Amino acid sequence: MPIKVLYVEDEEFLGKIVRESLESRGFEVFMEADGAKVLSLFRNSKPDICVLDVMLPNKDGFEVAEEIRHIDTAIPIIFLTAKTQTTDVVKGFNIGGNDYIRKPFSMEELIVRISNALKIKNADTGNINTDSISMGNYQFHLNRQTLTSPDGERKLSFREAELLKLLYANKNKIIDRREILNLLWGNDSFFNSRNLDVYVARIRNYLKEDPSLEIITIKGVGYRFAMS
Amino acid sequence: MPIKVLYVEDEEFLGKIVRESLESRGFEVFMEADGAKVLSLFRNSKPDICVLDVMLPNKDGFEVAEEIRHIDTAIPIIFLTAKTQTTDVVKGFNIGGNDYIRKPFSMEELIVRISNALKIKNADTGNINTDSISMGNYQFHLNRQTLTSPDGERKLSFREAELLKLLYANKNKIIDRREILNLLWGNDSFFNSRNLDVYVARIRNYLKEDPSLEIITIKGVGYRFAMS
DNA sequence: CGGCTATAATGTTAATTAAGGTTAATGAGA
DNA sequence: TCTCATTAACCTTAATTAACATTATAGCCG
Repeated sequence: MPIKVLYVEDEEFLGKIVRESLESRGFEVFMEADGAKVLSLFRNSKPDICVLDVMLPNKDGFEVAEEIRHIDTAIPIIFLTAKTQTTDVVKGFNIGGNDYIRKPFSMEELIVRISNALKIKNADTGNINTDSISMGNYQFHLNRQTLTSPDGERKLSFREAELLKLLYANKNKIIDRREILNLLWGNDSFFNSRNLDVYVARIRNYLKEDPSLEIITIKGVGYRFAMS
Repeated sequence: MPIKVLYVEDEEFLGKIVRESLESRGFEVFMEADGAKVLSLFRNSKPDICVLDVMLPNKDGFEVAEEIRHIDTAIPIIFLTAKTQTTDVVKGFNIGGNDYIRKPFSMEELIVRISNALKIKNADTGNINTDSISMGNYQFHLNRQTLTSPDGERKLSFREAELLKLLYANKNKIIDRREILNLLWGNDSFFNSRNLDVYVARIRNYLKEDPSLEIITIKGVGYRFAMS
C-alpha cells in the first residue's frame, strides 16, 4: 500500500517534477494548486502526510494547515517556504506535527523530511543508494560519495554526487536542464542554471580520464550522458 | 518489594491518572513536575526505572536523563515525547538503556514498555557486556558507553554516546542536522549547531582508525554515517 | 546555397559567502 | 581538581555568484 502524499503547489513545472520524482519512489501523490480547493481533496484522498507551499493563490499554506488540523490533529504537515519569509513565523509552526523546508530545496532533502516525519524505517526510498556503480574505468561508490579510478580515489561533494547519480540514472538519454535544476536545486532560476554549468564542468573534469564517458550538451534542452 | 518508578511529568492531570494507574498495578511511584528537582528525588528514591517527559519546565527530559546517567549508567529510561518529536531519529534512543513513547500513549503501552525495559535490564545484569554494537574494527558498548578497538578502550561521554547511537541508528542514510539538534539539545539554535560540529569532530577522531567508517557531511542538510 | 554576424546558451575559472571543521579556552558540576 | 559541555576563535571547504570566454544556431546577405 503506497504512502499517500497531499502536495499543494502552484508552480506548475516544479510541481510536475516533484510529483514525478515522488511517484518514482513509490509514493502516491495528490496534487492541488489552489488553496481553496485543498480541503475537499484532503477528505477524498485521505493522505498520510501533507506538503504545503506557503505562498498560494486564494489561501496561504498556514490557513490551509489550520483547516486540515481541524479534521486531523495528528497528520504530519511539511511547509515549503520562500527564503525571504521570516523564520520566526515559520518556527511557530514547527510544533504540532509540522516541519518546514526552505525553498529552494532538493528532492533529496524533501525525501529525508518526509521519511523522518513518517518514521519510515530504513527508507532507502527507491534510491540506487546501496553499493557502487561502474562507469568506464571508474567506480562510483554512492554511499561513500567517492569516484575510484586506476589513478586513485576522489571524494565528491554532495551536489557533485547527486548530479552524477542523476546523469547515470538517465545515461544515454536526454535529460532536460530544467528537470535537473528542479531536482537538485528546487527551481530553475537563472542563477541556479549557471550553478549547474559549474557542476557539469566539474564532473566532466573528474571523468576526463576515460574518453568513453562523455556529457554531451544539447543546447537549449539539456544533456546526455553518453557511455557504452 | 515493589518496583520503583521515577515519573517526571508536568501535566498535572495526566500525571495523576498515570500515577494511580501504575500504583493500582503494584508499582511504587515517585513523581516530580520540575526538571530541576528530579535529581535529589532520584537519589532519595533509588528507582528501578525512570519515565521522563521530554518537555519540562526548567530542564528538559534529555538533560535530566543525562544527569541521571552520570549517577547510574544502566538504569532504563523511558522518554515521553510529543508528537512533533516523533521522527525515526528518535528510534536512535531505542538502544542503550533508553526507550521512548509517543504522547498520547495508552497505559497498556506504558506498562509493556516498563516490563520490557526491566526484563532486558535484568537479563543484562548477569552478563555485563551483552548489548553492544559492532562497527568496523570497533565495538560500541551501549551501557558502558565505551568504544573498544584492537588498540584499546575509550570511555565516551553521554553526548558522545548519544550522537554515536543516532548515527548508527541511521547508518547509510542522511540524517537531518536539525533532527539531531532537536533530539540531543532540544532545539536547533546557532550555538547548539556549533556544538554539534564539535561532537561530530570528536566522533570522527575516535573512529579514524577504521577508514571504512566515515561521517560524510551533507552541507546544509546533515550527515550520513557511511559504513559497509 | 554558403558564409557572416548577432546573440543567447553554455564553458571555464576565479572570487565570494556561508557552512562546517578544528582546537583551545571557559565554565559548571561532580 | 577533574571531566565534560559549551563557547569562542580561527581555519578549511563546499556552494554560490560573478566575470569573461567560447560555441551553436538563427537570421541575414550575397
